[in-house]
Amino acid sequence: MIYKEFEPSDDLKSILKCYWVLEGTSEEINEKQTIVPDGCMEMIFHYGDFYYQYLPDGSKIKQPRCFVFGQLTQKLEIEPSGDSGMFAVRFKPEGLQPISQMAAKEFQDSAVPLDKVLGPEGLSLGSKILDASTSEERIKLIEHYLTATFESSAIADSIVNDAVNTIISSQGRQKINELPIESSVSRRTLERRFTDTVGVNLKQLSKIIRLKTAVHKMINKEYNTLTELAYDNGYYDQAHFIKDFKKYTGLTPKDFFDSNFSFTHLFYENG
DNA sequence: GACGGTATAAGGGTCTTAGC
DNA sequence: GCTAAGACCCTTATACCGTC
Repeated sequence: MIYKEFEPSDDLKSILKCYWVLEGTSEEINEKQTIVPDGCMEMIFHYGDFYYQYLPDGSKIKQPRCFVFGQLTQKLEIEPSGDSGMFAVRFKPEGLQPISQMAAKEFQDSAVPLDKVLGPEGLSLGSKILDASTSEERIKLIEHYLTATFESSAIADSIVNDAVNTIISSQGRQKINELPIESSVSRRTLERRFTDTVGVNLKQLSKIIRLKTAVHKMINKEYNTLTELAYDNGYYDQAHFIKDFKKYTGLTPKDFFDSNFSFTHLFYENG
């Protein structure tokens, strides 16, 4: 199995975290995979065989070839139908909104076909990316599209941008009612703009970032006990940590490592 | 569209218990 | 001692709605 991340160009670093590629045969990746929320939205292109996505009722649906996955507020289970070949664009929490034709909160926890998010241009972009033969070629195509679209669209909301940065830099420990905001807008206005832009509310993103920080430390073995890990990440105690952990992953921290979270490990290993 | 008051659901804090 | 889970109560973040 190959997993590789690529840095975006300087022009796009304000909205993108990275590009990534995942390839593997059906022998290498053949089980249901669980993805936990990480606060980012992703634009996915399946140039390999398609993937199934499990719904909360246990049924499964075929994912589109090219789509945007909105903010996750719960675990996501997916399963390959054959050989995997995925190219993805990982956006910053507020990064997709300037180029999207939909409010981010509309595609929370769901895969929305690219043409619905980007308009008719999404169809041609998707087929070009699928037809490309190398990662470098795909990155070139997406950079060309994003640079042109980002230039012609509204600049990302700076007030929302500041709030996201504060939450991320505090590793999710920032109290929402103590969040510093510009005097030109009310707290309510910030809340509304934030949810429309990021796809989750202030508190949800804060909790996701806090959990992500804790999971990153777990995966990298930067803790001795779960109690210590809970305290280190701003949880009141270990009980509080476990409660949150189960909410987002469906498992207790101990069970987490015994189950098939290899995709999550890949995505979290580098923070 | 933005603001502000208010009700309430959800979250957080604290303590306890149980299993290994 | 560590981990996991549950109960209870208080706090707070958010949704709703009327107003400007």
